[in-house]
Amino acid sequence: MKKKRIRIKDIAEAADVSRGTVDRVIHNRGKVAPQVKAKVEAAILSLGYSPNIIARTLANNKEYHIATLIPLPEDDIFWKLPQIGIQQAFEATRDFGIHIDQFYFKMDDPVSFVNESEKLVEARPDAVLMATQFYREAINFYRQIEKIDIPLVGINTHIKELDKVGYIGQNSYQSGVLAGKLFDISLHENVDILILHLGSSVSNAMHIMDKKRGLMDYNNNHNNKFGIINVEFREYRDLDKFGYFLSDVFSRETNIKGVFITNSRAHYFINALDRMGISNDLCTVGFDLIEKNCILLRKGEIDFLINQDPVRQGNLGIHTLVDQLLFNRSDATITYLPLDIVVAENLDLYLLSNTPSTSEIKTQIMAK
Amino acid sequence: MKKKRIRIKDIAEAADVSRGTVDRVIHNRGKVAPQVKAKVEAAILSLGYSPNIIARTLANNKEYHIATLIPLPEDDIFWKLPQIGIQQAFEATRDFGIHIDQFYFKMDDPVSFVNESEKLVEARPDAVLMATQFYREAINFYRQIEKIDIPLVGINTHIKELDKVGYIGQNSYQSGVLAGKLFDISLHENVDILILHLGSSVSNAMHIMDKKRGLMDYNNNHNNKFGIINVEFREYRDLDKFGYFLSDVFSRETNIKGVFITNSRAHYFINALDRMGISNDLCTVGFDLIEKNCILLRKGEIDFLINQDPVRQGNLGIHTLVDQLLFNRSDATITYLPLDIVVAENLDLYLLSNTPSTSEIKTQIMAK
DNA sequence: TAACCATATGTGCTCGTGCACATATTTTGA
DNA sequence: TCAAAATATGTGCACGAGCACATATGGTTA
Repeated sequence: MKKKRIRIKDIAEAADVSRGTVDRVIHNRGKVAPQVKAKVEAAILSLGYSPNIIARTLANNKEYHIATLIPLPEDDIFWKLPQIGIQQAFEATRDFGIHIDQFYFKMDDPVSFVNESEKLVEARPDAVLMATQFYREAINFYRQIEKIDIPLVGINTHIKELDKVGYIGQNSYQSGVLAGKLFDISLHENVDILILHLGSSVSNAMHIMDKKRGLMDYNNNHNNKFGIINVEFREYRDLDKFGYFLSDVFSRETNIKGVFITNSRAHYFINALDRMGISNDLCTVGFDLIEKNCILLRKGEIDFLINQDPVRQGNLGIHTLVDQLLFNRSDATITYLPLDIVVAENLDLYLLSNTPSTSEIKTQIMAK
Repeated sequence: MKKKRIRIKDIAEAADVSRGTVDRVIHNRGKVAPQVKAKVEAAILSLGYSPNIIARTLANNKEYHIATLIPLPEDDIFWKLPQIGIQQAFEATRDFGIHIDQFYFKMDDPVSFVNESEKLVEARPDAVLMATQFYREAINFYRQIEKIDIPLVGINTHIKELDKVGYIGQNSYQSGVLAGKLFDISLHENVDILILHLGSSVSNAMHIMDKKRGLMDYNNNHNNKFGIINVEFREYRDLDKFGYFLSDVFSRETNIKGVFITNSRAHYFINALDRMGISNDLCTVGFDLIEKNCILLRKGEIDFLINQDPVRQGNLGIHTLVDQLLFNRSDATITYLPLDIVVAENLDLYLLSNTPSTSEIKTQIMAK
């Protein structure tokens, strides 16, 4: 009834050799006579051996250092979220000898990214988790990592050119398509939708462009139901300037009924509208469950937030690297997380579910 | 720079006692002089000791049996999904000595539930995961489990009376509210919404009633924008009968523009409509990403599916129990998973993300 | 003061693997 | 035919914690 877990020792006995020989076969260390090797392999197969990861980890007693390179959480609250996921993953993998060394750069400053990335390389980590919108700089950084031949996983922003890099995050194009669907549900025909890119380095940020393409493709595939107006604005933090800019846009374009803010800064838009006293009868679609957005979603000032689960991105990113370090599983390619449609009525459930079960965290390390 | 992980041996040296004494203090086994105990406790605190779960698990070398009691996956495809999550959790926790013994009952047959639950009790498991819609029978079963004093976690259906039982699943009431919101977005005022309960044992199933209440409350809080028509039908599998039933309903109620199917059987509804040649210009809201629903969502026959992530329910359920067995963490209370709004445009991403990273699975076991 | 008991403290083995080193067996060359 | 070299195989310890058992210490009593 109770079938015992097969150990190396069991294999050794079955194949009538010593533990050492079995060990050599398992790890392909050579120095085993061909017929003995065959015998051992047969025993492994017939008894159904799979290594006990607990014992293996204990015996290995290795320390691994994973370096992370993400924007300063102080610069933009959004980046606190992956940070939480990274922290969770750290707690979970601590017993497996995983250490996490964090490097932060200023999110609007490519030079700071380059500086920090150099510090990171000097620290000689065993793996790297990176999140950046700087396209060229990211590719340069990857070249360096490639030289020292350690695994790299990117989150949040998909740098398509780097095929061999793992990516965990959202499908930006598809999130644009989804935004199109949301406007389609909420608005009548023949109104205009404003696509609003807030922030610098927009043109160096591929994923922002992908979102735009997604929305426009959706519109094309639905008989160009909407007019699309595309606009960029850098100084969004200056509510006065931003407000004047907006009242200018809305006075010229009087048919705007939907607004698509392509990053997590929808709350700046709402605040600027508010300050100018422009009435908000718009359908607003933004991104990310940062606090200021959530408040406005509850109030009904924002209609939809598309969630890319940044907590999970950070968490999964670390776990993917741990997989590679501990189990040499090198299938780290592209993982798109779901695009959650968040409205006032399901918001709280998303916010609460960021605390995974202890055991859920811990087990993520081992399965073969 | 490199701070080594503190071991029992380190504490022992710091407090100038033996490993055994430290062990006794940690596990409160007594037989330690008070002043020595204080000294050891001080050392533990100042050095910041936390046990190495890897080593602990290996040394304990215990086997735990978790029994599951869920409806037969063959009876209703929906139940294949928690099954996947349970299986994933099993792979993940196998090395921690966790075994899973599964018991299945016929989902429409309370007697079969009782029979299987008796078999389960005879198997003397160390913990139980249960999913059932049978209210009375569930409470009875719980009484038995209470006697043998092992942890029990329920998934999918929240039996509110059993406070001490862990629950992981959806907030049914809130899912009704959310459905209200979806109709609100999609439909004009003054149309009717049909709430359709398909299947037997509806009145013995609390959570179905909660969904209805949620929708009706939403409507009340929004000036009773919609008319609500509430209907049950048992023989939904018989497409002819079901079709006639529907054409009767729709000929009497000609203002129905929205249909809310309160469980995972929306596809039966669409098929019955189709068979009767009733045109589908309805806004349809259903539950769960089972294959037949997904196909209809893609085709546009179903507008929204609310997802309660049953895979994750099964997965988390097992992990919660493992937490308790391995770490005596008894904070297993109520965990509501997010309510995902799924449309054709984000469906695939939900379907793909059911494969968690290996490491993510494995680590879920340990964090203290 | 020896004998005894109770309590306090220390030691050694175990879990399953990995790896270094020790030992056994076969092959090679003069 | 025997030693040296090359290869094959076996053994012992370590990883960190848990637990059983061995030993030490202090106190009580005859």
